[in-house]
This record gives sequence, structure tokens and C-alpha cells, in this order.
Amino acid sequence: MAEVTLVGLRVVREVADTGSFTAAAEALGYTQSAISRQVAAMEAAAGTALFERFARGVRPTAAGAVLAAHAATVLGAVDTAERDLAGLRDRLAGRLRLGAFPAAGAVLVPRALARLRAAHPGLAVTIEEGATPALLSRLRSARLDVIVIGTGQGLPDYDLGELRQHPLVTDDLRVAVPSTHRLSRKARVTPADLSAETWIVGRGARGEPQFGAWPTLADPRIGHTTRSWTTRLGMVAAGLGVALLPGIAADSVPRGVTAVRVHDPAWHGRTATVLTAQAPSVAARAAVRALRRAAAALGDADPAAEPE
Amino acid sequence: MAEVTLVGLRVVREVADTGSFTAAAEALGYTQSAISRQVAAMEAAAGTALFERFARGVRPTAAGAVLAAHAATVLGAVDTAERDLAGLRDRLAGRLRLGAFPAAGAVLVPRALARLRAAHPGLAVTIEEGATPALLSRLRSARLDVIVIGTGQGLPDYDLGELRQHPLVTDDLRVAVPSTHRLSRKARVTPADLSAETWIVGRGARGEPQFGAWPTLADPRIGHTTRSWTTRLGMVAAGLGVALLPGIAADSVPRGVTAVRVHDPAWHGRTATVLTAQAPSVAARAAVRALRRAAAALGDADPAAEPE
DNA sequence: CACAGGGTATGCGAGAACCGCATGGCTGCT
DNA sequence: AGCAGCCATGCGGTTCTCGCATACCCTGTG
Repeated sequence: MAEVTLVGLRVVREVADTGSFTAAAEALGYTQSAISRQVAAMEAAAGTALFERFARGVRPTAAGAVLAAHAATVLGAVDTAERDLAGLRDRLAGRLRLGAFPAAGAVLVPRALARLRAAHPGLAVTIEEGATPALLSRLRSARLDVIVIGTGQGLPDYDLGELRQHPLVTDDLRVAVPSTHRLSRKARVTPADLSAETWIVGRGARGEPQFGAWPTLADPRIGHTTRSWTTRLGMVAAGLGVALLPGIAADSVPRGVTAVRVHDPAWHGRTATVLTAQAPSVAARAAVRALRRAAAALGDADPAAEPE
Repeated sequence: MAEVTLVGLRVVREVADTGSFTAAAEALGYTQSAISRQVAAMEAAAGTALFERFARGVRPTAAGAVLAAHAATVLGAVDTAERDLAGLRDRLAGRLRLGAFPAAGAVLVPRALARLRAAHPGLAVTIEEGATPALLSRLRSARLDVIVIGTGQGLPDYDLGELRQHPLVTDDLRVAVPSTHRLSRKARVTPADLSAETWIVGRGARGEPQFGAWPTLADPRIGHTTRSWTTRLGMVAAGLGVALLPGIAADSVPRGVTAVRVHDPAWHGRTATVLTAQAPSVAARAAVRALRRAAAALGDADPAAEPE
């Protein structure tokens, strides 16, 4: 027993419009033979003739005209469904887990999150801060979908095998100084300006990147050592010393702290790198794009095209 | 590239309602395996997941919920189309050509026509009166679809081979008398009452049924012979004589004519028979039904069931 | 922990459906 | 009569559908 099908309805509608199997075949990309059979199948399903056959074309019966009209309604509803689905498809849903080292977690990642939220309100994003080895481990075991780490001069060479790298930004390393400091009013300082300063440096677990003094200073004076990124900046604000500051976090310095650029020809910079699984999900890809855009908005984006 | 199908939409809707492939399979008469594949096909067509899979069943994604809602709309429109077509199918269109001998054409056939018109307004019915040999010939050459003839005592035995008989009515033969006649006031007369009467008989082409005097009268007095049925009744009204009258035409006598029943144990009656081609069309079958109902309403219907 | 039960995904294969190519039949025109 | 236009249908190659069987995962129970 034949059944009404969407293909059959498309054929009935087209034949009713054109009054010819041959014309409908051409319009729909079939042969006349296939159209004749589809009409026959719809006639079997309808239990009555849908078209009167003449030597030159066909004319719909009352039943044929009724079905063609209904076909337009049905096919319109299918189109609406498909359009709605396409709209939804372009909006992601589900979960995305992002991991980043603290400096990236200060400004870059929150801004990327805002972008993701605007474009995909149904996407649930979680952000974790952590040290690079921990982030790598969690990415590899699929407990994170995207991570942001720092790579380059002065940092360890991590094994990034089996992961996909998405270069993000060439970092502009700066110095955080007290806003009352003599250097805070300079647009740019030199290593010599920094040589007499007291440095507040970071301390963490073994293998973690260390925020020391300015990298090219021969013998910097270390005044304080603390683990907490937040504490370090608090100390700067209190006038206890100066500290290194990644450019991507420059916008997040607290009140009483000023970020100063350093002119040092001996310094080659660092890169903040986004890492995903080799075959990143659609959501992960969207996150990478959001991160790149946020970095560009920070004015330090590396314009390298991302391979897709 | 998978396409949205009506089967697929039914599956998506059922799975969204039941939250389980297995339950949907049972409800729709498929196996779980077929349901899984239909869902996969709809997901391919939609370009996104429609259901989240859990150990105990599934849950629609946002896209799945959207598509299930649209599926209800689409399938509802298809149901409406099918219902409308079924309604149309039960209403016939096209042409139907009916032939009948004059007595049947007087009341029976017009009443059947009224019934057909009410049930099938789109059916174009034409009625032709004629003598039985002519009607048979036209039926056999498919120039008529249904004919009504008289058969039985006193009438020729026609060759009805290759035609399909639909017995209709045992005729109640009457006598048409002038309304001023002494017999017009009797509920029922006898052959003896009729023996002295002047008869107005019919005359037609060779082989045609003849309307003579009362069939069982030994030596009736023929006063007038005329071919026209209408003229014959007119003569009765004018008091020129009496004439035979089939019961099925009793309701059509003109003013000034009264139909009187005759009590005659020697008279076995006649049958009005409907004839069609061996494989009658749907319209022809509808006409036969209408004729039988009209005859029943005339009170003289033979209750024999029509073989279908 | 082991096992049973519930539930989805997928390989394999048999049967059904689809539809292009080729051809037949009918009608209308010249 | 011949020809063109157009629908119907036989034949066969390809694709689709879906049941059966099996694999895998998760959850609950003893």
C-alpha cells in the first residue's frame, strides 16, 4: 500500500503547477518516467486519480487540486522546520570546559567567554585556572576542552604531542609598578631603569613557569617571593616592589598598580598558545575563535591564520 | 545526504514523547534498530544531534524538541490532506449515462437521479429514454453506463449475456383510467371489470415491448394504438379508453388519470431490471444503488441483496 | 565485586524501492 | 501517411530499509 511521501507531494505540486510530467521532471531533476511513477504512487495512496491525462499534458482532477494545495502547506511546514533547525545549528549548546594559566584567566579568557555567551547562549562554559602541567594533563584526559598556556623564552618546553596548537598571541611582557613610583609616569622604560628595583617574584610547584625579575637583568634584587598572583600585585600596590606582568593581563591590574612597557632589544617575548584535542569539537573551535578575537581586541593579537 | 522524511518525523515525534527508542519502536511497529537508524538519519538531515543518549533512554536536545514540535505540525497537515482526499473519494465526479424505458423514466429514474445528485454533486448524469433493444445496444457499446429495462411475463427474452444484471423491482402492473371513470373510485378492480373496456395500446419498432391490453384478457377491445407514452396517457385523460400502467410509473400519471390496481391471480408480474457492464464503474455502482433506493421508496422494491 | 537487566549502536544480509534507459501507444498536426 | 509531443511501462542496476544478532555501556542489586 503506497504512502504519501514528501517527494511525492513535491511532484504532485510541480505537475499541478506545470501541467506536464515532462516539465515537472525537468524542474525537479528527474526523468519523465520517474515522475510518472511518483504520480502513480500518490494516486495509489490517495485511492483516486489525481490527474487527467491528455495528449498534450495533464490536468489535475478535483482530488489532484486538493492534494496540490495541501502539498504546499505540508512542504511549507517542512521548510519552516528546516529553517528553524538551521538557525539552531548555528547556535551551539552543550558544555565547554576551558582552562587557562592565571594571567590569561585575568582578562583574555573572561572576554572570550563574554563573546561565546553572546553568540551561543545555550552553551554552558566553565573556566578553570591552573598551572600548565595540570592543564595539559586535564586536556589529554578530556576533562578540559580548550586550554590557554604560555610558551616561549624562559619557559619550559612542554610535550604538546597529540594536541592541536592554535597560536594566539605574542606576549608583550610588562612591569607592574606602584602608581606612585617614579617609573609609573614613563611610557616605556629600559632594563637599566629596572636594575635597582626590588622584585616581587612568584613561586609555585616544580615545573611551573616562574615569574622572576626582568628576564635579561644580570643580578636582580629579589625582595619578596609569593605564590599567589593576586598577592604579588597587592604587594606592588603597597609599594613593596615591582613585578613582571604579561601584556594580556595588563588590563586587569588593580588600583594602585601601573603597567609599564619595557624597551629591551634582548627580549624576544613569549606566546600564549591555545591547545585543543587533535579533533576539536565545534564548541571548542568556537572557543578558539572567541579567544583569538578577544586577544585581537586587546591589541596584541598575532594575525596568523588558523588552519582549519 | 539524508533528507527529512515523513517516517523520520513520525519517529522523532514518538521518541521525543516516549523518551525511549525501544518504546517508540513498539508504538510504531518497528524494531529498536530501525528506530535508531531513523533517528540517525534525521540527525544527519538536521546537521545536529536531536537526542542526548543516557543509559536509561534519551532526552531531546533543543534541536530535537524543535523538530518534534514541527513534526506535529507537518504530520497534522498530512492527516488533513488525507482526510480531505478520503472525503473527495467518497464523492464521485465525472460522467454517468443512464438509459431507461419510458415507464422507468417517468418516476423511478428521476428520483434515483435526485439521490445521485445529492450524494455526488460533481457527477454529471445524463438520461436517455429508449426501447429496450436500443438501450441494450448502447450499453454494450459503452455509450450508456446503466440501463433500466423491463423483463418477465409477456416480454421478449433478450440476450443479456456479457452484461451484469441487478434485479430491481417486481413490477406492480396497474391500469390507467380516466378520473371520471366508474372504475376510478375502486381501490382494486378485477379482469372482469376490465373486459368491456376500450384499450389504448402502444405501438413501436419491431421487437419492442408492447403495452397491450391487460395481459390475461382473452379478447380485449383495442380502441386506439399510439406510439407515444405521453399521448397514450393523454388519451386516457380524455376519456378515450384505458391503458396499462407499470407501478413504477404510477406516481407520474397526469391530471385526469387515475391508476387503479388490479387483482388478478393469473398475472405473475414483471421485473424492472438494471443492467451494467460486467465490471461496472464506481459511478455505475452508485447509480444502481440509487435506483434500488428509489424503487424501495416507491414501495415496490424487491429486497434481494445485490451481489458485490 | 559480579551479575542481570535495560537500552542504544552497528555489522550483515535479504528484500523492497527507486529510477534511468529504452520502447510502446495515443493524439494532434502538417 | 509521417512526425513530434507526451505519458506508461518493462528491464535491470543501484540504493535504501530494516530485522536479526551482537557489542557495549550504565545502573541497580545481592
